Amino acid sequence: MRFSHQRESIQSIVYSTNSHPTADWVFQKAKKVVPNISLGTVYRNLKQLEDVGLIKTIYDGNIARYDWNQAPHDHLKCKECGELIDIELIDDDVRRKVKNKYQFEVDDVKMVIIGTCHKHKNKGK
Amino acid sequence: MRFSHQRESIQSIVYSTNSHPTADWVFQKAKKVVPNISLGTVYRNLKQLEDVGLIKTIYDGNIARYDWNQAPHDHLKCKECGELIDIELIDDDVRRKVKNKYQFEVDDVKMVIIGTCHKHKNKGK
DNA sequence: ACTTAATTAGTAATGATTCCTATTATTATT
DNA sequence: AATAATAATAGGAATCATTACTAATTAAGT
Ligand SMILES: [Mn+2]
Ligand SMILES: [Mn+2]
Ligand SMILES: [Zn+2]
Ligand SMILES: [Zn+2]
Repeated sequence: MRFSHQRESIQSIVYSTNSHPTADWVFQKAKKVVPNISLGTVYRNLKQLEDVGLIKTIYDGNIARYDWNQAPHDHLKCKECGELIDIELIDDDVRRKVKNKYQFEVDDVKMVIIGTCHKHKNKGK
Repeated sequence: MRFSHQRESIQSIVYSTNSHPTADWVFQKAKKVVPNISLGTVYRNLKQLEDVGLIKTIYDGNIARYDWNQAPHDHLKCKECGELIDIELIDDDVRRKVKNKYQFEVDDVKMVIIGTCHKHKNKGK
């Protein structure tokens, strides 16, 4: 894989935010640096970056989001504002439990907490 | 919501399998009962059935799958054959932990275990 | 039977993502 | 620095899942 300005930009854009951006969000940002970059290039590079292990893909409903954070962690999906927020709570327990209870080969445990984030205090009730 | 043969069929098809079928799979089956049912009807009814709480939608990557099983449970996604298999391990712990640690309103915890199902014993190594 | 509105089939439209291809840019080699 | 080999790109077409639209049909209450 050889150097490209496009890929550099795309990577640094993903690394610049904690918002788990979509391909299109990255595309909009990237255009400010590489004006006539194409959406296909963004997708292709995001995939490459994932293949090399520089970013991770998170499927949020039916849309792909990208995460620079390689550390094993989970996410809170706020049903008020839709944001996807990092949380670390890692049950290494879970891994063990499944392994013991079902003899499955466990590679990863993906957890999404559906709830309401701190921005919406005193709403319901 | 009034009666329709289409909806009846669609519901019974979803209820007939543990495979977490896609809309298209349901569509293929449904055609055998209602030959000129349309895919749109399948989608519309799946959504209605979900609204009424008769089925649940699971997003598997970027494709929707449907589950008759209302009981809180999690899934194993087999990376060999792609199947989505029910598992019950429900950490009610998790719910408590998040609540205590972050003061989030937690509505649901969705967990997907990525791994290899029993059909692929003695594969790797 | 008559009326009303929900539901449908069929098809067009959408949105996200992937694929295709002629051109361009990077990198290694002279 | 020029040359060659080929990875990467822009732009657009194509695909896939899903939703929207609409005239015709149908369930259900009177
Ligand atoms: Mn994250
Ligand atoms: Mn299930
Ligand atoms: Zn929020
Ligand atoms: Zn399997």
